[in-house]
Amino acid sequence: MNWHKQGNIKAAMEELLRGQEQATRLQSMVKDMLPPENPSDLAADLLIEVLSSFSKALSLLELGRSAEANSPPSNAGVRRKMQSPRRVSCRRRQHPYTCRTTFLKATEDGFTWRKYGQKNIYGAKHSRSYYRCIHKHGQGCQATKQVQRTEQDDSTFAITYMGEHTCTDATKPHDQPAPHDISSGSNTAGAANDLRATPPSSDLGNPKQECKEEVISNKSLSPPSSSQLLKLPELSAFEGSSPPMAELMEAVSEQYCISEMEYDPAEFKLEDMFELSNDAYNC
DNA sequence: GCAATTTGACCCCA
DNA sequence: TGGGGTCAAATTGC
Repeated sequence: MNWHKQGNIKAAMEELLRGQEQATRLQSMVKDMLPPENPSDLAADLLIEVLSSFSKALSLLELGRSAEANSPPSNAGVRRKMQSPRRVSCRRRQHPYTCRTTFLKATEDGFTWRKYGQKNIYGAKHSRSYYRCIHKHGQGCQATKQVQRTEQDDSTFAITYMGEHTCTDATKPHDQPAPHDISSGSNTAGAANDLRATPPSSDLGNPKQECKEEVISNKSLSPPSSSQLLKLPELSAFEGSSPPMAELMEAVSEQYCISEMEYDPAEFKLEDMFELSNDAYNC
């Protein structure tokens, strides 16, 4: 394994995590600025795209690391086609429930779960645990979740929620915030640091399975640098806005810039990433 | 003794 | 055909 390459990937993933957190905060601020009667706005839509890009990049890096870490040693300079990747965090069996992946430092989310299985995942460093809501039988709650440690950080869990809680969990805190959902933009900076998470409240009748992915990092927001900023045309619309907004926009831009600088496409097998993307997000 | 967890087996599906 | 998801018996802990 090329430890130097792995180190670059890990550093890039950490930067992406920071960037996503900052973008999430920015999304919350944008939402607050929009008039309630017309919540749709180009900036808000763009932020959804930004967050989606962060999620996809992180997952692709995760897959890339997994494949790299588990590939047998090969001669230097010999390019080997990556093994066909398995889907990550998306159940294979068809059901109408939504699925949503979060990356958290803890698995606590305010609900009571019962573990019903654990599997060693092919090519994964850590096994995956399967939980269902403790009220599955009593109240017919169909919510389940899968928990797996991420490979780049053993203290971070990739938690995939499937289905939604239909139960009235007595242990659930009353002041539980709305689910952190990048598609709804309902989260706030406080919610981003809140480890509790709930499945989204929609799409039960939609037979097409959805996968949303979010990354919540507990790491603090680092001060943005004014150098090396990738100035996106759409983001320039925020110039002249309140200082926190401008600061966040710079921070988000920086994450994009770092992401580009950290990777040598030839080193990271960019074509493999595109191959992976077709499979990993076809859910 | 009960509840939660573990783990091997089975089923589903790409 | 094989990996992922689920089931259920066995095991463990309180």
